[in-house]
Amino acid sequence: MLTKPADADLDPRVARSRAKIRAAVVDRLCTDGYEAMAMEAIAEAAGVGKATVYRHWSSKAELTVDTLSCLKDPPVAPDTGDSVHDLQVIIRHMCTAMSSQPWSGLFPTLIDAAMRDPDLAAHLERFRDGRRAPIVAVLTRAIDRGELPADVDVQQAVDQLAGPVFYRRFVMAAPPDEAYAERLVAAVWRGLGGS
Amino acid sequence: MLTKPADADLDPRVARSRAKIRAAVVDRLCTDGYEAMAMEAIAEAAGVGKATVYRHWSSKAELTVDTLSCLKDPPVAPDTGDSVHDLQVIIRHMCTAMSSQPWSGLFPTLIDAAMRDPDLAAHLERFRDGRRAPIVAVLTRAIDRGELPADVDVQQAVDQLAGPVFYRRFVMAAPPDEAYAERLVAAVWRGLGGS
DNA sequence: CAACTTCGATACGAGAGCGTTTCAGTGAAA
DNA sequence: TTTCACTGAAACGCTCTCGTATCGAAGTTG
Repeated sequence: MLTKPADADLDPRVARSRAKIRAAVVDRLCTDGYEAMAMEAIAEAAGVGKATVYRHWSSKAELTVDTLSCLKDPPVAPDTGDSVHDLQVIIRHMCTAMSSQPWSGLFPTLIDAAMRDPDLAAHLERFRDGRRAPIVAVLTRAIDRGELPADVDVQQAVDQLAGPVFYRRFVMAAPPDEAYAERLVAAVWRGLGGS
Repeated sequence: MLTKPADADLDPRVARSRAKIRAAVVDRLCTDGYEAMAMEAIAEAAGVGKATVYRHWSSKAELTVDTLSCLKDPPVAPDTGDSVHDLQVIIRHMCTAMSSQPWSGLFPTLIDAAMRDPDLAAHLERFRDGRRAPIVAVLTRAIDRGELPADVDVQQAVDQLAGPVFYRRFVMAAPPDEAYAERLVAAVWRGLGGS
């Protein structure tokens, strides 16, 4: 269910409507894309009157941002003592998420829409940094332990791990699988000078 | 100028109109995105009547695909004998191209639109493979020379080189510069077991 | 139960883009 | 110079979406 903590205090009819509408937004966003997504289509997909949508959100942009803020399922940041293994867990999870709904359908249209909507861009930025954080944590830990050279550029290293996954999914239009993740992590680790 | 070889045989008024319209398509595509791009806006940006646009192309999709097919400036495939240097030339060029018009503005909306238009997807696929080819060539040559292990997955290696560039530009919304390209190539080369 | 809020449905006028048609003017070609 | 294909501009009817307003029905709260 796509709810916010604050929803619990509301009239259950309101909470129910909002949840249904948010789910419909994800659905239409994946299918139609942000630009082509119509408020009427959202209402219909939610089984809701159009007026009910406007009762709770004033615009498509606001509704979209609010909906996305309900999607952040926080990624785990494993610390098993084996840095390569930790990275593989994260990147394997990223491969799976990027290959399936909703992110598979959401990302291209959101990145495109963010080019023209600073609000959306800011939200996407926060989301993206949240997803990068566990990778940054593992890499930083590895440097502290001396498993990676101290002069490794952590941000670029994250790009090297996440970039190919995105590229394979959205430019190559092929889902990166777990084997892909494992070879990628191994190659990047070696490239960074990992021991 | 955005022309096709076949344009030369036509009435110069036709060739001129088509070139102006194609240029306008690139302009509006970058600014408005594919979905929001209106035929009326294309005509206006081209300084052309809307009827003239429909005289030469029957739909937005057809016009877009035709326009893109005029943009393929083929990348050079250097062979200086130094594989790392060859890769750096290619990736540096890719960084520059991705950070500036028209590709910077074009890519997000085209990738998104390709999710919903198989024609566009097929065209983008051809374009993308053309861009990957020089990298594949350099890597294959390096394997033949014994500079890279024979079991390197060339396609995945290309992902490792191109992926971070795309990711940095379109997900991080930051232009990858030449220093970025150089560090990237060095790290990937080492990761692949290059000598 | 009674008072109140939210609900889905429907209709509305306004505005935008569609793809087509018409028409007078201009530039190319013979 | 004459012919004619192509042009930009404008107006067309149509469809879609917008955001608002209104309705009786249904659900919530006290």
